[in-house]
Amino acid sequence: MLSIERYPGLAPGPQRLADCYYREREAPPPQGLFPTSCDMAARAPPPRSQAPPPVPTETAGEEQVKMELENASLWKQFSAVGTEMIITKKGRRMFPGLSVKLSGLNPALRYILLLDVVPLDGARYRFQGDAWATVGEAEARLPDRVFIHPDSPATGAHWLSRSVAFHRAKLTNHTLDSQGHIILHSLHRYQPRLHIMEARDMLRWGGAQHSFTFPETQFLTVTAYQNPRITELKIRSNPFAKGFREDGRNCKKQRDARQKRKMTEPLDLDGSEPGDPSRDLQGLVLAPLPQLQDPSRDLQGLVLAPLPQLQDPSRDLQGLVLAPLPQLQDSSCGFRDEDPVQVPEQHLDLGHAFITSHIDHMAASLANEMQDTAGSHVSDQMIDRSETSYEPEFMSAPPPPSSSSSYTSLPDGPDAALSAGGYPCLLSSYPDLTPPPSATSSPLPLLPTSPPAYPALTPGDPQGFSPHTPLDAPYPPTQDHASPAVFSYPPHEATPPHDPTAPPPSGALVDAPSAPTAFPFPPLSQPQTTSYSPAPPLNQSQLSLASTPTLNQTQAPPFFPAPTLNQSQFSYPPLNQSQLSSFPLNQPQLAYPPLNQSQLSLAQAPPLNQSQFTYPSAPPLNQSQLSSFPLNQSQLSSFTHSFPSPSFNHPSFQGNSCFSSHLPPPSLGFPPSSHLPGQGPTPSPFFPSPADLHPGAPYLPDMMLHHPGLSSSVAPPGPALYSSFPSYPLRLCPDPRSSSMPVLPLRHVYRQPPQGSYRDVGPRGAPY
DNA sequence: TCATCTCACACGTTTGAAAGGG
DNA sequence: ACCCTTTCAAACGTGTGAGATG
Repeated sequence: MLSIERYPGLAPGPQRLADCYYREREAPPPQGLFPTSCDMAARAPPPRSQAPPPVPTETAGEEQVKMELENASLWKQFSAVGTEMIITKKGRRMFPGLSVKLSGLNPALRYILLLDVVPLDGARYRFQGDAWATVGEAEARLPDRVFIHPDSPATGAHWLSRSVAFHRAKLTNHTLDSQGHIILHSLHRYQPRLHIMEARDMLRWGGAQHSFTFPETQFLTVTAYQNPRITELKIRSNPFAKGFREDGRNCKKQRDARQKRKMTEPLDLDGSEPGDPSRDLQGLVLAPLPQLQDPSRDLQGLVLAPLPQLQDPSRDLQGLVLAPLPQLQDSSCGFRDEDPVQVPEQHLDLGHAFITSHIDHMAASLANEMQDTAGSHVSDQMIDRSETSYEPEFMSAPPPPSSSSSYTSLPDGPDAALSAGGYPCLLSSYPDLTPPPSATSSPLPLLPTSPPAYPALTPGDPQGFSPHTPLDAPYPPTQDHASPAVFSYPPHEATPPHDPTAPPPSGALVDAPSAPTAFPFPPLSQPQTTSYSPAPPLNQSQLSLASTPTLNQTQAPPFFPAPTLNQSQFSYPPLNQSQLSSFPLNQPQLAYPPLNQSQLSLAQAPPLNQSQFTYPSAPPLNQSQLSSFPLNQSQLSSFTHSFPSPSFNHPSFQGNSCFSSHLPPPSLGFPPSSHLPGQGPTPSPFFPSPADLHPGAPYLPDMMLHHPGLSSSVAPPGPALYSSFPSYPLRLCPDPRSSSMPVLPLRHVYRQPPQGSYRDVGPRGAPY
């Protein structure tokens, strides 16, 4: 099982730079130190007082990307009562699920669809009497995780051609969840958000971004339903709960009867003797109506016969079941009953996010790319081939520049320039921390340091990749780069706290840091002169580099994902030799820093449990090794236990979620095994000196390191820089449904089922 | 004692492989 | 040998309720 862990976050691409720097906005007022997400949420106005977000504004010439909540009526029914979502340790799906219809996408461009869930306020709730009431402050925010729709990345045509359901997303209250589920606190209120991001593939994100929030999808998390009306609604609406309906065998009557029988007839284990009245009733109902898929629906007055063939019964059922249900007007215990409000352009900050799905895609893409020294060429071709069966019109030719895309329709100027060159691609975006000419005007090149073999895409670079770049286009030629000046521009995080669901300023696009996920940030224990959002997320190039093992050093800058595959984070079985041998990655490139060969060998690596996770063999770094890391400040944020020196200019508070980050393995500090030819050590004023490091400090899972209450037993030596709130790195986890090495070619990943919707391929597909 | 959480359970749904037929 | 349909077992999703936990 391939497990890829990235630090400290994921940068979707240069559009985030644009978000931060290219949009006019007022200078942020001075502000306290690094508000946490919870702080942000706590400062947010109560939901009931929230004004409906204004109609999203559109950049001139940009076709409006729209998202429509398909099962909005069902959501409203739940919302009227007060939606509760069960969260369990193993993860529980949301019901109702988020099912949306998109419009306004450029059919030729690729997009990734994401779901995240953000706290609505800073309160904890309790169900008292017949209503929910706040009973204190919310608990510390948990790691932000993002669920990527399994179809991602797919062309706009794909997304436009069908409704998009996020029913596979799961919620959990397990803070150390290793399955990649979205971690939430029980008895807290949350708001799901959907994000559309242009992406060349799973490893190259960039371009425009659109975020949507539907107020009716707010929910309260519970471990057991509190409001019986919600239970009733769920049972009535969810096909999986059919058994609990009045005509089901698992309804209370039947259960009681079964229990009685068990008491009197202990041998009747299943309680389904031939005389079982419930069974007979079911038979009577079903036999003459074979076309009915859900007899209970009939009882509710639905007429199924004239309905068209359902392609997704579960989803359609959600809609079908709405009609006969009485509208629940009593919202006394509900949250609120607002008109659905869409809040586009609320930017997702993927810093510290946990990509929860679809690693099989990434792996497939990775596997493809591994066979191609040119980087993404083959992978793109394979993706293209995988799609030719259903979208030949987009495969035969490069996607033409589209006037309908928000990406291309961006006006001239920094945004446009960024768009033109804005796709960080596999080989072209070696870290560049060149400061932007100004905080508000020009794009910030992603790449700093010495000239990479493949240049960073500079704004306006005609050869840079964009969504309009032909999918099989070669990578741009090498070009020189300005020497880096790390993070010399004003931090965007200095913007005031922003409510997650608050509307963007009228007439302005929402700044990325305004999203709550932009502030999963630990309060500082030391004075800081500037405030920043979470550690800069990993950008696409980092992801690509890390997972493109066959790139030779002249083509790819060194990037080595952290070997932090601890079991708390990854519960997947250790690889056996055959699995390893079948995986075409060479191990040093796969996941490990330049350890020696024995260290690099995954096959020889015993499965690590948490107590063993100390990396005793980690070699101390010498100065040259340290300086060779193209670290930016935020990348260093993961070194929380490695930088005990209070004088150390902690990077995470100077970074910016808009920045791409090119990360060494945090907490490891292992230098790359080699550098790019002609590329000397990369000076980084923020990289700690060896004296600042604690090479011998035990390596700990990041969550263990940063999560309050979790690190006490294994706390590394040295003072903690974070007093309470954790800095959560991005982790890319394997799709929990994948149990084998992800060597699937894309044609297996993108398999077209008869009815036209994709299925992600796992060892065994999850139900619908 | 109470609120909350965990787990096993039974039932229904979904899926993919196997079996069978054309 | 190939394709299609049907069958079946397994995995999964669901709410319930008893018991555990703090």
